[in-house]
Amino acid sequence: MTDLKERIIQSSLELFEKHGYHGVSINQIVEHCGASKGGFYHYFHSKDELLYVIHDTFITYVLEKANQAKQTYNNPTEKLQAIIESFVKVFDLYKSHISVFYQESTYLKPDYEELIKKKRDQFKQNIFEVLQEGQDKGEFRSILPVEITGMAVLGMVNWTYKWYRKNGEKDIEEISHVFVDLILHSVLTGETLHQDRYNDFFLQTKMNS
Amino acid sequence: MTDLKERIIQSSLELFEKHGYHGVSINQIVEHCGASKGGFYHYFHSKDELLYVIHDTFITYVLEKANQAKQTYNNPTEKLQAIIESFVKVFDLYKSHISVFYQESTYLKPDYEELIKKKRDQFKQNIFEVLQEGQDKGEFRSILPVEITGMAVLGMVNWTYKWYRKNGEKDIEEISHVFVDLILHSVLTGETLHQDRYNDFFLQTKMNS
Amino acid sequence: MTDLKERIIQSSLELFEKHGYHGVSINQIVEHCGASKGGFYHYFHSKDELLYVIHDTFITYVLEKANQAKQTYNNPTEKLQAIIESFVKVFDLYKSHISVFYQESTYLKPDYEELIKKKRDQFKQNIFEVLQEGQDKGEFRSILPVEITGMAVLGMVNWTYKWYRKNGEKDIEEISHVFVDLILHSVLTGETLHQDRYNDFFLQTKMNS
Amino acid sequence: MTDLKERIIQSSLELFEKHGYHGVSINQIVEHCGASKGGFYHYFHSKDELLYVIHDTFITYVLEKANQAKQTYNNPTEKLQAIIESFVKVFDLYKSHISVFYQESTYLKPDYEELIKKKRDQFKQNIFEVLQEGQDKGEFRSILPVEITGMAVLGMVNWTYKWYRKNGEKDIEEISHVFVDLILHSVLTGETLHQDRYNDFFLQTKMNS
DNA sequence: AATGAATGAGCCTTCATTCAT
DNA sequence: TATGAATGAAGGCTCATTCAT
Repeated sequence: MTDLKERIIQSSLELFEKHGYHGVSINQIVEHCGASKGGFYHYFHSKDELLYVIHDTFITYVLEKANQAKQTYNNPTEKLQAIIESFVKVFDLYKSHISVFYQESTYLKPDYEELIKKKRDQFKQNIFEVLQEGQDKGEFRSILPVEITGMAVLGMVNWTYKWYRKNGEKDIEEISHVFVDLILHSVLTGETLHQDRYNDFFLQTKMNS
Repeated sequence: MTDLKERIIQSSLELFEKHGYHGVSINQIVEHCGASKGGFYHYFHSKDELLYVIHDTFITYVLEKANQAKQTYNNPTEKLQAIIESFVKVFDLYKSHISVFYQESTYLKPDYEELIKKKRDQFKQNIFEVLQEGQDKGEFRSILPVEITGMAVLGMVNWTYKWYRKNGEKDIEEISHVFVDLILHSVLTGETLHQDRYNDFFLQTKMNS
Repeated sequence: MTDLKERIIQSSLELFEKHGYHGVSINQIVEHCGASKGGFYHYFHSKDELLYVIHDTFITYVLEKANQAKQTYNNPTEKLQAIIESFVKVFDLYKSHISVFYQESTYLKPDYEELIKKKRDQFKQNIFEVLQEGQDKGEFRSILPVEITGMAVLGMVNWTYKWYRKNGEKDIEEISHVFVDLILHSVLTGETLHQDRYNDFFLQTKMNS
Repeated sequence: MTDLKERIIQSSLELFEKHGYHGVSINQIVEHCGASKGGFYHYFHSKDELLYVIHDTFITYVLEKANQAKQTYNNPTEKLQAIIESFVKVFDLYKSHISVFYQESTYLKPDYEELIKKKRDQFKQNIFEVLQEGQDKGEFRSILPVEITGMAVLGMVNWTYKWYRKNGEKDIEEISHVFVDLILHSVLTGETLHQDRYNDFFLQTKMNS
């Protein structure tokens, strides 16, 4: 149906990821997907709007996933683990969305930026809440400032877009498990950590599978 | 000495950070520092070169710092700690360079990109080597894949450019200590961790100072 | 009958008058009257044709009125008066046609322009003939060059489209009478003017009614 | 010096007059005067600004002339005559400005329109004042509504831009004298009119010279 | 009779870059 | 060393028009 709209988005994702938002012209996009300028502007009011749609598609999906992860588990450790895993796995589906999201948000027009910021803040808040809850319940080390720790976790995970290549050397499953391992070691208290499921055996098991 | 060249760089840094490389024209740069187009092209062959100079200034400085940190200490744990601390502290001096470095490297022309890539890889290699050395000497958990762990550390630290604000809520010292704490907890083996200097008392001491 | 065609014309008249022919797109026209692009092109071959239709509707009507006025009276003075009055009164019915006619004729395509020019020249000729007849019969001052005088009369009347507002301060009747008064004072010979019906009493009577 | 700016204006005047503002592209303008697009935008912020400059040049000049005419004479009749003559004569110098002024003002951007409207209203006010003064001093027929009469005079004169051709059949001097004759016959009282200088001999003298 | 997705030519504008001075 | 007028390629966008349905 609105086949063309989807094709435009796919083409622009590929091209934006490779050459950047400003490195790709509308002409190049429509040539890449065999359409015309007029076709583009039939579905988007502007190049800015296309950028927004890409941003929104991604952040909406991720936010949804995080909410699901949060609701599925009861204890903070498992919640944190689930959020991280779900997020890392998004890289296989949304790699190019993510690249655009983190690389080009500077160029979102003010109105669009605000809309995106709201959802991005909600996502951050999710992480913070889980960390706080973990500390409150004694699972996470209380000495850690929640916000810096949260941003550290986000940074570790987000940065993946800079180096992860699908079908590259590193499997997304492996990355996911290492990140979980690193983060749990970082934040869990000694006691929690020494339960079977969160010590080295966790990663070991995964790595061998 | 060439006062104007420096002024151009400073102005472009301010403007690039705020509006992005493509959001700033040569005109805006020279107006911002009270010069003329002719003046700009007297010192730079192109806008691309200016972008390169900014990249190079930064990566050269950081690489130098990392080398110093590596040479100052003998055991991997202290080396890692020193590298991280030195890098985080760069944010106070080179915040805008960093923003440009991570935001705009897509737009480096191929020749320039290669030059920058070399130095950036050297820096990454530094981290990997320290991690490897740590595992070899039994200080770091050997189960961790060096590269993923290295990229996780880099991600955590690099991401800071997205949210750190000078004179903002979070002090750069505090951030630095929390990052070190998180990373050491992630990678140190149980035994190494339980030495006095690397357990919670480390962060606790810092936080109280 | 073809209801849509009429609605398109009405909408385009409103919009052209306000924003000019080039300030209005086909899209805006069909949105304004709740139709579609396809609907538009079902009734018009092109936007140019729509412009022509508007021109032609107006000039045909006015020409008809002028011919009627000419045939109704015998003496030139009354003919001139009737033509002017009938023309001025058209403003209430055809205000927007007139605006388009005088504002946008530049943009008529050559073929259409020629068709319109013919009728417009006929209308001009009507005025010239009456003026000439008036001079021949001794009612109008012979010293006046017919063409310049005719264009002066036309200018005075046509210009009204620039400032007349329906339901505005000035009543169309009043305007009409003042114009007739001015023109008759301009062209009538002293003797003709001093007949009761063409001196100040004429306007005075009208103004009091 | 700013030779190019003047050339651009001249070219655009010629082209706008012939094809209308929307019928001429920046490309055509710069080709016509042997310049480049960049050159155009060095002197004008936009095509809109060029349109404004043309409007302003003209109305400023005409307003100045009208003020001079007003100050040179004492009695309203002579003032009116002088204003009309000065205005009509402008057609030889500013024919194309005038065409643009009356044809394209619809397309002035709001801010520019306001600036132009102010001066245009001042000019209109000049005419109204002279007419009022003429009535007050008993030279002009008091029964005439000042505004309608003023607009009639303006219309007669302005309309000239639609048909006057330099070096055409009609000499600008002749037009000017006929207009003055028509208007004075329209507005002067019987007594004033029958002074030697304002009766038919006026025009007759002129026509023979 | 009417729809609206799709086209593509053409428009205004921006901007890095050059060069005579 | 520094200026700024001038260039021209390229970009985003508009819009009249077509056509399968």
